[in-house]
Amino acid sequence: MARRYDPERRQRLIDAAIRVVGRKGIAGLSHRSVAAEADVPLGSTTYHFKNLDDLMVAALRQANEGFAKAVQNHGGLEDPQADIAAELAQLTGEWISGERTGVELEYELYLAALRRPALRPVAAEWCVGVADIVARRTDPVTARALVALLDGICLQVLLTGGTYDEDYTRQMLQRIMCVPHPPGTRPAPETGSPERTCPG
Amino acid sequence: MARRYDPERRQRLIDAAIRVVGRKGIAGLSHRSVAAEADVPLGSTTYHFKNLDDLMVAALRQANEGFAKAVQNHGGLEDPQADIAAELAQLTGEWISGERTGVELEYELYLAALRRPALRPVAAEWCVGVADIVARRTDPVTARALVALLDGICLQVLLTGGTYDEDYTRQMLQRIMCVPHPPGTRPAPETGSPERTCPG
DNA sequence: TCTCGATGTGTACGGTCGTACGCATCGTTG
DNA sequence: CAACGATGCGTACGACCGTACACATCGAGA
Repeated sequence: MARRYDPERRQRLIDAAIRVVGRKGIAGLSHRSVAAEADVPLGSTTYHFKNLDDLMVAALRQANEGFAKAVQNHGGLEDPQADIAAELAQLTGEWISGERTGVELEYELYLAALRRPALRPVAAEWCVGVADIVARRTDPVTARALVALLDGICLQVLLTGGTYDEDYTRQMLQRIMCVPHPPGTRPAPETGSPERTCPG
Repeated sequence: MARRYDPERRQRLIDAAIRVVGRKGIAGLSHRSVAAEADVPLGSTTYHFKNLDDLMVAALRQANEGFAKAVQNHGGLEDPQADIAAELAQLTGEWISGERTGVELEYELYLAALRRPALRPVAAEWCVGVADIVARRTDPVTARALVALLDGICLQVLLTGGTYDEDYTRQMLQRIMCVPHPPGTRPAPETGSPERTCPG
């Protein structure tokens, strides 16, 4: 039977799943397609991942870790002197202008959580994870909005087939980081966010 | 054969498709499931819609029209005295707090465009359509950012299972509508957006 | 060494799917 | 009324899928 000793097969299956989703989309993900991509027999996939949701959770988690690592490596986000908006806009630009398949893959897995409850905790983790990182340089409320805006901009780029405009993104992010002063109102007082105004 | 004369069958199939997607998701959409939902024989669906993409395009277009109609009916967006941010936040709140299935359905069809090129023009139409409406009260650049932020906030709500906070949304929208004044810089001069500052 | 659980392999079953195709029926046009 | 295209209906085929299951093999501990 030529049994193969393969202690890292589980990891290879995850990698194969990511490649399959990147090439054919989630709709093309199946035990068989992953098995073929990883060059393992069908039964092996059902052993390591009892159902497809398990496999997708693992893939999404790995994709998230990859992104988180990219954020860490970027570094500028930790520098208190850096312009957060510019850093975020640049980081997003590098990510979205890299291999398009990777971006589509992450978004597809991310958005699949809408219908697959098993994926939602992982997607939520990513949301709050990135927001937490950003919040260290602003405040939780602002951070959430920054992440939301970035999400929306990425979606617009992907859906309309347009190009990513780093300057535009930076400017819009900066707008969110400036707290307006409606007459007689304190900005977002319920969260204890520090009061800030636009620079200059 | 008890043939049924049914001149509005095509429309009924679209309605059935929308119900199916709302209940089982896009993954559950098939000629057969739609036929069963609409109570028509299988062959009828393949006649009116040669492939599933055609059917999804029709469904997404109809969903978009429904949303556009809701926007029109809201009215406040046309009132030059109204607070646009508040109007948008309220409108979104009504939409997202309504029947959850409807929201998930629209987003699922909307996001399916990532992988299905046939859907992308329709999704793009919706993007620029809403942005155009909003742009009549601000400027194109700001409008795009407002729509992106709303998209991102809706996604966060749907993915994390959280609740929609109308006040929070309004405040963040207002931030975007305020143009920051970095030292020695003019706000978004390349698009001819009117110069505005935060009120008060 | 023996045993047993973990891991790997091959195959088979029942189900759903997209699509094609032949035929039936209707409305319309000549 | 005859013909013809549009529309409706039923069925069948080949493909893919998830899952289950029996068996083979390995590693580690008793």
